[in-house]
Formats: sequence, C-alpha cells, structure tokens
Amino acid sequence: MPELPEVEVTRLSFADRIAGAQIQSVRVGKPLRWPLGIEPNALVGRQVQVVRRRGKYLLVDLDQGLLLLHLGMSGSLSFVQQAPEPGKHDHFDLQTSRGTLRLNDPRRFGAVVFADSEDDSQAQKLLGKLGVEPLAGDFDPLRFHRALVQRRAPIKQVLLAGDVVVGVGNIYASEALFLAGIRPTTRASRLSKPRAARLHQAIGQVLARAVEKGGSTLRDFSNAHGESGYFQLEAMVYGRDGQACKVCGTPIKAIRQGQRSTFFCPQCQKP
DNA sequence: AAAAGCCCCTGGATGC
DNA sequence: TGCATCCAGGGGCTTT
Repeated sequence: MPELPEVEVTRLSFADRIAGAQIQSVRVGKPLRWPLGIEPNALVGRQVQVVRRRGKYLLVDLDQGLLLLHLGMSGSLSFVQQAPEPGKHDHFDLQTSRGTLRLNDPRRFGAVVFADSEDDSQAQKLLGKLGVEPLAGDFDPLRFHRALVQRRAPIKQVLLAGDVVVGVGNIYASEALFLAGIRPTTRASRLSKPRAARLHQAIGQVLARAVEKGGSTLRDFSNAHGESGYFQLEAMVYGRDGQACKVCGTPIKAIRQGQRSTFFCPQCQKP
C-alpha cells in the first residue's frame, strides 16, 4: 500500500506529537518480516527524539539507537492517547508518555527493527542500497539520466527497484511515466537526456502532489490520525484499465511487468 | 553487475 | 455464508 507519499503523510501525522515522548512499554504481536532485534523491555525508558523518513522507511530516533519501521504492503500506523485493545492485525505497540504508536499490518510484510545506529550493519542492510530521495535537492536530472543509461531493464522496473531513486512504488511509477509521456516498457538506457529530465520532473511532481492530497487510499490506507488520502481520485492511469485516457480518450492498457500490474496510455506514452 | 523469479502473508473480489 | 482462483500499494534473497 504505502509508497513514499503514504509514508511521508504518516510521518507528518504523528512526528510532532511523539517527539520527546518516553517509552513506557512495548508489545509485539505476531512476527513481522524481521525480528525486532532487541528485547522489547530494553526499550522502556528511552526517549523518542525525531521521526525521519528514508525512502519508504520511517526512522524513529531514540536517545539510544533507533527504530526502523516499514509498512510493507498493508501496514498502517496509528498514534492515539489511549489505544484500544489490540485487534488481530495489530502487531506492534510502542506505548509512550504521549500516546501509543501502533502498527496494524494484516499481511505482515512490514517490519519494526531496532538498530544501535544508522550506520551499523543491521541498518545498512536495509538502507545501504537505497537510491536518491526524489523530493530532496540532490535529485538532479543529469545524475538521474546517467544512472538510467546504465540500465537495460524497462524503466518502470528500474523505478520500482529503488536503487536509483527511492519511494516510487507501483501506483506512482505508472503515474509518473504517464506524466512524462514515456511507455513503461521502454528500456531505461534508451531514454534521452530530455526525456529523463521530463521523467525526473514528473516523479517530483506526482509525489509532491500525492503528499498534498494525503496519499492514496485504495482499500485501507490511513495516516496516524486515521484519515484517508485522496490522490487516487486524481490518478490518470493507475487502476483505469479499459477506461478512457483523461487526455486523449484512448483506452488505458494494463500489462504485467515483473509480477506487478502496469497501466499506461498507448497514445500519450511513447516507447 | 544487473536482471528475473520466488516468496513471505492475509483478505477481498470474482467465478463456479 | 461453499470452495477455488486471482489479485493487491513491497522488497529481500536466490538464481541466471
């Protein structure tokens, strides 16, 4: 579910409220993707400092170490003063002096991992190969083009891989490629400098807009306040198989690339 | 090195 | 409130 916009919207919805809180108890439910990596009780008494984001990971800095949170496909966080009894899909609770941060994740592809520092091997295994942040200043079109030229895979799959640029998942990859007028099957290495620059711009544009709209709520995404997102209403191609292109009226096509669905307009998007 | 497949897991939608 | 099948916003790991 959660791509960069959903993760960022989630972060914004609780970061200020949890900053400075002291951890009072930790509850773990069913196993998530990876073990926590620390005895839960060892976190009690530590203080939450800031909540950052790297790609689709949330980094919760503590006064000693940090927690890496990933929402996987179906995860969402809530942060409330008084948490109700945990439901069957509530698999992690961080009860603090300011409220309880709770991870709900039916499919359990998500994770909460403790690391002593961002540089240690535990954290680097997850963060080490991540590409550039698309909403940060160091995402520049020429560098982007130079990276793409070395990849022969279809551009959609290069975007999803996350080692060139992070945060672009299945929805926003299709949307950005539509905005850029690029066919998702085009080999990344065949993109000209101007087309790469156009894609670079489209990625920034679509992600920023999605953050503004609170992310996309397709089935059940909500931020830590429980609020839905509305970007899906603005989707140009994602989930619109067979429907008319909003620009030219041509039916949108759905294909599969690397076991993921891809949507594009055969008229507006050139190989 | 890069690319392609596989798989983790649950639940909703659809078809029979 | 039957059963089988397919699909879903991710990504690490293994194999080519």
